[in-house]
Amino acid sequence: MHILLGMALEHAILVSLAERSASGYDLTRRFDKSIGHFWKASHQQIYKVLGRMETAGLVASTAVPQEGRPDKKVYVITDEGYDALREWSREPSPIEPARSDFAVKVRGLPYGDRDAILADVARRAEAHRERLAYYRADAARTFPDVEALDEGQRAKYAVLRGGILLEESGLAWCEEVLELLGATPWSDGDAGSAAP
Amino acid sequence: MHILLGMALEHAILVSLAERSASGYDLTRRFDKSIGHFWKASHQQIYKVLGRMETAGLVASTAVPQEGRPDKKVYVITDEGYDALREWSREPSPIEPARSDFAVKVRGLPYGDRDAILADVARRAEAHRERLAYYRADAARTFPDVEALDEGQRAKYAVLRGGILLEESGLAWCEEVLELLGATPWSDGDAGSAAP
DNA sequence: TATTACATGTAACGCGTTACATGATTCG
DNA sequence: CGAATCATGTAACGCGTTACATGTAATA
Repeated sequence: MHILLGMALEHAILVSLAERSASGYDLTRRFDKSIGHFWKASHQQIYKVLGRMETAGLVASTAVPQEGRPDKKVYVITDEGYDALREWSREPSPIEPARSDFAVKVRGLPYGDRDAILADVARRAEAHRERLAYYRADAARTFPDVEALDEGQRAKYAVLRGGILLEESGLAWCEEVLELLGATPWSDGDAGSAAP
Repeated sequence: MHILLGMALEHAILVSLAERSASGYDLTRRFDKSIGHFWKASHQQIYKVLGRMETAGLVASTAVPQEGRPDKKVYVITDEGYDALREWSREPSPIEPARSDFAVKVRGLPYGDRDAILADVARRAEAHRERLAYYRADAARTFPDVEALDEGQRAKYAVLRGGILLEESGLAWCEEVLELLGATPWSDGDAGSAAP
């Protein structure tokens, strides 16, 4: 009946709506926060996909008038939506091919501006440190006692741990790149951007 | 003159051609191997982009007749191509937004087929182990003495290290997910797929 | 007075995937 | 005799980005 193709965003939306019904705007904010840590989506795209999903019967909407604020369309996941989620969960996820613009740039170091590239590496290291701090604080605040969590909470925690591990390895890589390729211009005097 | 937009694949091709001139077919094989570890591209796409790049003057081609085999078009990077590479290297790389279908699936565990998802995690762990073994062997074979490498070799080694760190963190994550969410059905008897 | 938060969209375009298309040679 | 390697493309389509479009209410 309903054919599920790649349609990556659809599943993220279905999971999010399964957790709690929401408007397109609400989803947009969620995709800037918790879910957005491992899946980005713009509001334009979300509205477009929500429309398509409603046509397909995976979600249903109700117009909700509000005072002093624009009306909102609240979306709910349907039984068909739940079915689609369950079916999707049974298919093995294709392993995402690596796509790192940044790795290309590091490899291209001999053909580029050495200092600029290394400064970029340092900048990225800083970004990794910031996100790490944010994730760790989030983990400590939201999941203080991991043993006491139910399955749903554990699933969320597991994803957060994935983010932490990813940032850690990203940071470790940046540091290794600087060690391997950097003449460490900041170790003896002039420090331009980061890394004390 | 030449406007550089996103055009991610172009840079990967320029770096590859800077290392050594090649035909579209050669590039396709490279994108299945070394470069392909951090940037995937199909031959269809490569031929298309090569055509566009030649029009833009970033690369130039020569038809090379061969015996017993089809003719090939060998592409060389031009001075303009080198300029474009250097300019690109000066722009800070945008930090790639995380996009993990798999993380969505883990988060959606409560709404999906628990056993199927956990089997999928185990399958991915195995895939990580395989790639890790491959990368490590490659590192040991190709870069036996890291101290002795020149800059170009070090850049390649740095990228390979990135792959290794990424696989390690991916594997560690899978193992954590299984610990957190798995009832470890293979720890006491029936072992279906992997993880002894 | 200006910007942020709330709220929902359309249009154009580009990158990447999948399917389709062709044809010679070599190896099992 | 069929499959893999060598070699180069075209066409259709989908997902995602960027720019454009509109309007109210609260806050600084």
